[in-house]
Amino acid sequence: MREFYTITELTKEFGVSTRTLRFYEDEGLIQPFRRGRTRLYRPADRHLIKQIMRGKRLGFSIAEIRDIIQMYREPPGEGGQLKTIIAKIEERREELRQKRRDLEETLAELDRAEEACLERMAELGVST
Amino acid sequence: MREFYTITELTKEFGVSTRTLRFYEDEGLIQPFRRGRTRLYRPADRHLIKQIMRGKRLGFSIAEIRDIIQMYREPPGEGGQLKTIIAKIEERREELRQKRRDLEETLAELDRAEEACLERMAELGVST
DNA sequence: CATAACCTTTACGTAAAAGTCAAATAGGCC
DNA sequence: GGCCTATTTGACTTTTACGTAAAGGTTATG
Repeated sequence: MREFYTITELTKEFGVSTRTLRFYEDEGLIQPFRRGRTRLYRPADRHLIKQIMRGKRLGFSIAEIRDIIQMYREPPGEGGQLKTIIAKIEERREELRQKRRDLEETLAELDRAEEACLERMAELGVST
Repeated sequence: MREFYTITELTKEFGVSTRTLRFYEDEGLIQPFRRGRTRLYRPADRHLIKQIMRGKRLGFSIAEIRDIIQMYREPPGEGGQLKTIIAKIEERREELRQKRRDLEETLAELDRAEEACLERMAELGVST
């Protein structure tokens, strides 16, 4: 576990541009610390980027990802706020469950499409 | 099962604007037939829209959705093409599996975040 | 010292996916 | 026929998520 990473190291690891990482910083998703003007990313920042990438692959917008990330942060002190956060977590969970249903249905349709292709190939006497 | 639907019926059902459905038509995703100039959507078109919405929720672009939709269409006659399609299906499947992993990991993190909230609330003596 | 290989900010550009608005037309009903 | 509402096309605008270029600071190496 490295103590920190430079911006280009992370761009290579995650397959994104430096522009992208700086953009996420502007958007308040990550806050690498600085040595002079140069950004240095700690393991925690790296993990955040991993979460951002996951969110992106799942089709969440930057704003939504920001929201999700906020929920991972240390829970604040006030009881009412905690309940609000839990409610938000439940909302996200429901969204993710919807995505899971979408995913399973899409996989099922792909299976059917493949079936149809294989059958058609058998009809044509094409070797698999 | 209705024989067809008007554009506004479908916008209400799917929670999108008429602009969106016309946009999808321009993009070649759907081809409702016309009575005069008016669009009429058949059950097959409706099902296509359902697939488009699923794709959108999963974060696919219009171009990707178009690709996926093409794969559902009747398999063409030529053997080489069928193999190409099957290869594409396998690609999409792998993408979807990645999304599923992302999904499960995100759900797990939400669970942990909720745990932390609940613990913190217990500490504070807040009633659940 | 100069060259390379990094890093920085600032600013403008762009593609995708619609939103919005206008003006024209069509269909249904009294 | 007249009116109302739904629908059409077309054009312009907006938002998101970056890309790209300009102009320059920093550090290591020969």
